[in-house]
Order: sequence, then structure tokens, then C-alpha cells
Amino acid sequence: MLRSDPYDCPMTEEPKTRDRLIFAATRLFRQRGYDGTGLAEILAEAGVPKGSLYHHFPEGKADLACAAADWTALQIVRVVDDSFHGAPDWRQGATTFCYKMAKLFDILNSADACPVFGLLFDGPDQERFRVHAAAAFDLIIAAAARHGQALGLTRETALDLAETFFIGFEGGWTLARMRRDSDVLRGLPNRLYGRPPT
Amino acid sequence: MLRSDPYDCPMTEEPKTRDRLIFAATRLFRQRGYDGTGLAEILAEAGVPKGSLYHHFPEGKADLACAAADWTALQIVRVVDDSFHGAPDWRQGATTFCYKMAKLFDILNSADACPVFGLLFDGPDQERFRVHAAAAFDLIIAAAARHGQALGLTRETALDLAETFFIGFEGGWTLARMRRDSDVLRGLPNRLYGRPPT
DNA sequence: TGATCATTAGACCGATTGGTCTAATAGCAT
DNA sequence: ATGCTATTAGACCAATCGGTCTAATGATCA
Repeated sequence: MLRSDPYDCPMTEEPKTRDRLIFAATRLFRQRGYDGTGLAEILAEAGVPKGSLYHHFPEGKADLACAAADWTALQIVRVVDDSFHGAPDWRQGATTFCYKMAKLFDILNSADACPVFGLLFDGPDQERFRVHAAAAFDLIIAAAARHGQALGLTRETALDLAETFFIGFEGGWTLARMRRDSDVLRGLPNRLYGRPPT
Repeated sequence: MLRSDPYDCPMTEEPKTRDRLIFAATRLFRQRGYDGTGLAEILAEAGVPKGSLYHHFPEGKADLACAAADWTALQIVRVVDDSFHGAPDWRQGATTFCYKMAKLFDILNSADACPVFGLLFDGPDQERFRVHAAAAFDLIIAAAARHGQALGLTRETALDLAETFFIGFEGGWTLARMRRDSDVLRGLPNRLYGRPPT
């Protein structure tokens, strides 16, 4: 799911160097964090020499990290759109999202950081990463809020609802990771919105 | 607040070597993460030579990180107890906790990781840290749940309420950090429990 | 006092870090 | 084919990494 094409390039042929770097970096940063991942590891996993990295990302590791974060954010927006597409109400959309992400959690080795925010805080250039993370978060919030509006909510209500949801989701992912249990994610809607009417 | 005495030793005299190491490590890990912090930095901030570190923490950096995490967890339990002490109901206790932590957020340079869970995931010894984090979390949950029971809730309800609260809190801290805005924390009770009855 | 132990002090180590630089190569225009 | 640019390839670098080790020092007994 999160491994499909970045920038909508056709996946029939092997991804190009730049994208292979982004893939490898995304996975490794999510798993070991920014500082915990060496360039050598990324290069090895991507099968790319060092010269290419600094050709495609002149500012090196930090550049690559931002690209990886951007790509991840786009993927999450896609999951949001898939989840809310055709949902009869907010709760249904949110629930579907949680289940999709729980499945993803199980596919990843379930000890990784949250795809969205995991990669964005450490590293030497803290302020740059912080701003980048905030922008990515707003992108995702906005996507969810659009669906809320389409379901008849006012703009303010939808934004507030979306923000609250992702606050809960972020905390939920953290707990799921700590316990290695994706059911924490599946249980989120009940926590946030109460037991469903049977 | 979070700088007071570990292990209840009197603060009149200078903290001993071991505690100075824990203080410095706590602060630096929270700020730059485990992998982002070098031993040299910690040693410099604590004013302690390398030999002492490996005397007090034979397994080195990882040992120190666990000690720092344990100490932090105890501090958080204290804030929980302070917040719920004398609170008329759950919501009041939770609200006080959020305000106290918001104040702490402002005192720290407000770009740090959540005191409880920020330090615990990266690093080479991932599994050890994960288990440690889960235990610390359960400690804090249990502390809050005890107050819930004292307020008349059943054990199950209290545990569930506490878990949900800290899920929200963890996500809230993350967002507060991203936006550099402690009001995200102060707004949490309204998000979780609805607008208060005026 | 002298003996014994805990602690401090920091020189030193091999490995790895992110980053630079030059040379070789591939792709594509003409 | 020729020339030009984009890309790959990897040797090389100083700096820093976490960790080990020996010697000096402090503290506390007999």
C-alpha cells in the first residue's frame, strides 16, 4: 500500500534512482529514526552510490528526509480519501481509516513510528523538520475536513472534528506500537465517539 | 518541576554524579532523541568524566536511557497525583493535569518530545526500549485509574478512561509540539469530553 | 598509619558518521 | 560519429561515535 508509485509514475518498470532513495529512506527512517539511520544503510538498500544521492538531493540527508516525509503525507491523504469515499457519515469514514491503518500497522513490522509524524522531529535541523511536519499534518487534516464538509458539516466543525480525530489517531498509533497491538487502532472510534448504536 | 529531586534525595547539596548524569540525559534525549545525542554532550552537560558513566551504568548509553525514562515516569506519576488530589470529578482532574503539563511545555523550550514517551523508541536496542516504555505507560495509566476508582468509577471504567485520556494526551502533545502551541494541551479536555456545562 | 575499596579522570581505540571530489559513463542532441 | 549534459561510481576525508582500559584519587575501614 504505502509502497506504490510516488509522483504517479507507472510501476511497470523499475523505479528510478531518486524514487528508490525515497522508498528506502522512508522505510528506514520510520524504523530507526533519522539519526539512527546511516547514509550507508540507505544507499545499500536502494542500491545507489553516494554520488547519486548528492546529485538528486544536493543538501544530502535532510533533503532526502523532507522528500520522504512529503511522499508519505501524500500517501496518507490517499488513504483518507479512500476511507471517506462513499462513507455515509463521519464515523464510518473515520472507522474505515482506522481499520486500513491497522492493517498497514500489521504489514509494517508493527514497531515502526507513525508513518506521518515519525520521521519528522529529530535530526540536526529541528526547526526545518518541525515546519515541514506541521505542513504535512495540515494537509492531512484538510483532506479529512473536506470530507466532513461534503457530509454536511460546517467548515469549522469539520476542521475541529478532523483535528481531534488525528490527535487521537497519533496517540493511538503510539500506544499500538508500544503494545505491538493493532487492535488499539481498531478500537479508536469507540473511544472517541462512544459505543456504536446497535 | 521536572528538575526536582530524583529518588527523594535532599536537594540542599549538589546532586551526586549518577543523578547529574540522569538529569543531563533526560534533558538531552528529550530534546534531540537518543541517537541524536552523543555521550560527549551528556558528559559535558553533567560535568562528569567518561569513566564515571561506565562505573554507574555498566552497559553505557542504553542503561542511562532506561534510568532517565524511569525517573521521568515517576515525575509524571507525581503530576498525575497532584492533579487529581482533591478533584471533585474525573474531568476536573484531567483538566488540571493538562494545564500543568501545558505549563511544563512552555518551560521546556516547547519543541521537545513528550517527557513520557519521547525518549523511548529509537536506539539500537529497540525491543528493550519498547518494553520499558510500555511498562512506564502502564505505571502512569494505573496511577490515573486509581484516582478514577477513588472517584467512584469501577476498575474497568477507570482503566479505560485513563487509557483514552493518555492516548489523547500523547497525540495532543505531538500536535502542540508541531505548532509550538501549548494551548493545544489546554484545549484537550473540551475535545475529549465536550464543551463544559456553563 | 596503612590497606582496601569505590569512584574519578581521560587517553585511546576501531568503526562509522555525513559530506566532498574527481573520474568514468549513459543518454541524447546534432 | 561528436560533443554536451546528466548521472553514476566510489575513493577519500575529518569528525564523531560508543566503548575500553589503566592510573590516579577519595573515602572508609582496621
